[in-house]
Amino acid sequence: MNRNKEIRSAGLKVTHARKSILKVLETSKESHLSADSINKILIKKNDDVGIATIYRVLNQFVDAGICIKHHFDSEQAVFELSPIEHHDHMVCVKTGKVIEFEDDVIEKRQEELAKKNGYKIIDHSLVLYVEPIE
Amino acid sequence: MNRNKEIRSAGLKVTHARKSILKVLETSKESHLSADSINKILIKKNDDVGIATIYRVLNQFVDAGICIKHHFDSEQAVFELSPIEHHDHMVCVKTGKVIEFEDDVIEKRQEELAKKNGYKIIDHSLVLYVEPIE
DNA sequence: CTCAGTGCAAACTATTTGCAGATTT
DNA sequence: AAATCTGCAAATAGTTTGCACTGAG
Repeated sequence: MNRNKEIRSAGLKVTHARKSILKVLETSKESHLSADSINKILIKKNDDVGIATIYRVLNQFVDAGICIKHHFDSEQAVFELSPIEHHDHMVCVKTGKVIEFEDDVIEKRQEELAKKNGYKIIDHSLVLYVEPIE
Repeated sequence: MNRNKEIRSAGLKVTHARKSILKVLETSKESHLSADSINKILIKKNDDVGIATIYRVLNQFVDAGICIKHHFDSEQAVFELSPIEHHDHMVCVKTGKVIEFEDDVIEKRQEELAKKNGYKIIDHSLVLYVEPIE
């Protein structure tokens, strides 16, 4: 119920749809879900929420900082709960599995490269598209 | 005319549309263009090519290895001519400017991280979203 | 009770596809 | 001439929006 506070403190009402969507994000084995897969999961639970509402709520969650939205070079966006610690992603092209990782060497290097060009980093996205060895 | 050979050796006919699109990719100051911006540029040149053809040709170019397609976390894809040397991207969120860069330290580190997880890298995408310092 | 939230259907944006006529080889 | 290619318009996928109704506070 802790996360419901997040909804409220974002100035949003704690509605059924928002609670359901948040719970799916919290409890699904997949940490990265598309609006469509959230919809399918809710239908399977007999807890149907309109797809329009799912999109609306996810965008509100992103605005509120509760969620992050990724594109992973595909046309379909996926959402994950905002991580406490920043991390990057490794996506297996065979299985679709998403592995999260974090590396200080890379992080630091990025900062240096941006600064060298006269910029500071607002955000970044590193995705490794991988497949199992042999 | 060198690039036209690329079209032919991909098994594609050297048509007006393909030459026009390739020339835009070669000569535009922006190295990363969306189908829509290519369309606009061609219209301005009075060399209108149907938007459907632009999409078809760009995808053929990607299949042929002539182009690379990126999403840069937006819904609109952008295309660039395949670089000889791999590079990553820095996108200025203020100006939209795209800067290409390459860094061996990061590249090597990525390989290590993938291997540590039992994967090998097929491809990767690193995008720094930046803004000018102060 | 009031205002924000919801579901539905229609609208939109980016992209793809069927088809008949035009081009390349 | 044969096969590929193109433009158009219609189709599709993902996402957003208008509106009348519902529900949270």
